[in-house]
Amino acid sequence: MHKHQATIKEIAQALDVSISTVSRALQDDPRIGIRTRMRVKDLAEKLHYVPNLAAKFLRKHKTFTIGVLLPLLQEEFFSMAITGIEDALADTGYNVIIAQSRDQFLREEKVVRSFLNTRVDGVIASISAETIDYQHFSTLKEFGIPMVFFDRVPKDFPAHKVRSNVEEGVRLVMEYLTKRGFSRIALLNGPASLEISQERFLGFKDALHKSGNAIDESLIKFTDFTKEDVALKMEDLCFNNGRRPEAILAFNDYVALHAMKWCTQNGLKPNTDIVFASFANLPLTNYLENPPVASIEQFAYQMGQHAAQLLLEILKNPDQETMEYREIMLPTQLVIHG
Amino acid sequence: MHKHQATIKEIAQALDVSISTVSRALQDDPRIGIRTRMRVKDLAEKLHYVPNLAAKFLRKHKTFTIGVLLPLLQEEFFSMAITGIEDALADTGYNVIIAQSRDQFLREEKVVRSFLNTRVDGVIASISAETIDYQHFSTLKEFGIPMVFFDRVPKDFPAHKVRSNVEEGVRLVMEYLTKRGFSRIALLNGPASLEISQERFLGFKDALHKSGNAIDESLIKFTDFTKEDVALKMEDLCFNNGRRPEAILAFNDYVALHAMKWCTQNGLKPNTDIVFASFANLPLTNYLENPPVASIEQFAYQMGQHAAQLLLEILKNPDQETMEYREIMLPTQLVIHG
DNA sequence: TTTATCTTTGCAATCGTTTGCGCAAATTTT
DNA sequence: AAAATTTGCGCAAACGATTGCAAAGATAAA
Repeated sequence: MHKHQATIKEIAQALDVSISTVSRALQDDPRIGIRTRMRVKDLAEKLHYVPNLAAKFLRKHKTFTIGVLLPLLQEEFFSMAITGIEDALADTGYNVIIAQSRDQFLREEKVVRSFLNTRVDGVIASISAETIDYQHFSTLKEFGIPMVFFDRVPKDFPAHKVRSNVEEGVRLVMEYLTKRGFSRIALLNGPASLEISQERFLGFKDALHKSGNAIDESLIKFTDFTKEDVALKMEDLCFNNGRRPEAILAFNDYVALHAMKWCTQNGLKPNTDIVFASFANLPLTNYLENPPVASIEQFAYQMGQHAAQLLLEILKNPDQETMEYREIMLPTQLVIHG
Repeated sequence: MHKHQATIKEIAQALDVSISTVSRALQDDPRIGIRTRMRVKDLAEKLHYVPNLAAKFLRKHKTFTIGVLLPLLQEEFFSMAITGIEDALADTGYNVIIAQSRDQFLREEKVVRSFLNTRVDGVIASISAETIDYQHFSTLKEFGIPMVFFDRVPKDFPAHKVRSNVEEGVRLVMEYLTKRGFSRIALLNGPASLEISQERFLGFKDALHKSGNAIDESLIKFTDFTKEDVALKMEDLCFNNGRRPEAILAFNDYVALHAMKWCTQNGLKPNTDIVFASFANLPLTNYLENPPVASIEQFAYQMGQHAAQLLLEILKNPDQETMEYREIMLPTQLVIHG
């Protein structure tokens, strides 16, 4: 037979004190004598008393809950970021609710609505590949729910943002590739709607420019991350476009792996016929025998951590109004494999 | 300047009707005239009114929230299971909160406490590698919170469980390996505390028995999933134990990959010197050039889905008391690579 | 016109917790 | 011994929503 979860009221009755006394005792209010306080705490312990968050919220207007919106949990980059978020939030009393958009705008909107429904205290988000309209985020903003975006941050939408220094990463990897003697380098990018795609794009052109190479637009392809689209763009790059590229810089490991698989299936040997480099979001490349030769490490865990810390700071600050939007830029690092 | 989120009360005042009328109108209560109902609904829409879940809970004693406890989000097996859970729960009005134990018992306990705190309506869980004590789950049970375990289910703890037919999987893969002519086959298992390790263990011995092979206990190793421990056990298997095994059946892809990496580092060619097979929890093996030759597919998505559906059923059933613990066994499938 | 029946709405209690204010008893000060 | 202070605790309202019960107004039947 079920016990039901104990309430403050029951403790009060059992101990023949008032409800308020119990509440205060549990909060270590000095106005409650040490004896009563102990009695209350002991009984609470014995009954497995756990305060009812909902009731607390009703009074305090705080749910102690933070909503985390991600494109895809499956991507190790994001699940690592979650771990960073959890760690930053540990022992702060905040709970986390995680939801994925699966890179679909409609799902993203639904998630935001459910965050509103739950009255989350704040939101940490990385937007979907489809998102170009930010109305749903504006709604959150209007209701005064602080948001921090990380990695996939919205374009031209003022907000707190945590990003990695993509342009620096592109510069490093391009230097490396150039030094190895490659000049015909292609960019296999993500969707044009994402700011992080734009950054790769700009960084790429900039690097070519600086190294004195001409920019060949036909060597720049945007993809929607899917295997099919990547295959299509690879075909363009390798078969429909004169001499095939010597090296390819991919948006991330998944895109790189798709492309490498395509190579294998089309008689090209990855990293021999075409050298691959990519932005790392997949520690599992460690297990690959033939991983991309160079990775730009993005420190997912740290990104999550920073995003959460920033959000905490905002939540602590009562007059958020006056606070300017912060942008945190994390350094990247070039990793050479093998 | 922030609007704050509208309440039923404000709508009532603005329309000069009572709070209860608004509440009823929003619930399409036929007792409220169509005209008032419309007026209420229109205004609610305009104000982006979203009912306050916490307040609703306080009355209804339902949070419409389901807690999902997983060992490690990073493992694709589990993130896929989550997707299955989400899909099964879509449009049921239930929200999901996800938490990971990171295979640590203490974290698992904390998660359960936070579930209690949130008053989740139900729990879907896959236990940590360390868990051998189920006290925290007993507490949930006592409070009448229904639980469904999946994949990593507790041993000797009566509860609803969703599992894959591991023994059948072992049988299939062992048949395959035997047919290929291997007789010296090792089992590189997970922690002995997990029931799914035991099942692999039993299935393994059973298969050997049936094929008329002797059982060599020195070819059976339990690991704690870590790279270090796997390396240790590999050393035992390959160097400290007479003739090294011809084939190894690994607990899952991660263990297999660790072991294969160890092979490479120790002068053994995986799948040539030692053939690997494993339980799949990692679709990314598709990208490996040299994946385990055989995988037992476990259908993570379906497991999540079934677990969620079962939980929904239990939640719908008001007299859970009378319900017997259900055990759902999902079929596996042998996949041969290359 | 009076009574009965419906339709439409409001009152007030309730869920579990927090908190401002007030009051009695115990203790110290004069 | 009276006054002043401190200590310890309770009352009651509030948070946002739901719901049983009652009541007012409108309509129909007698």
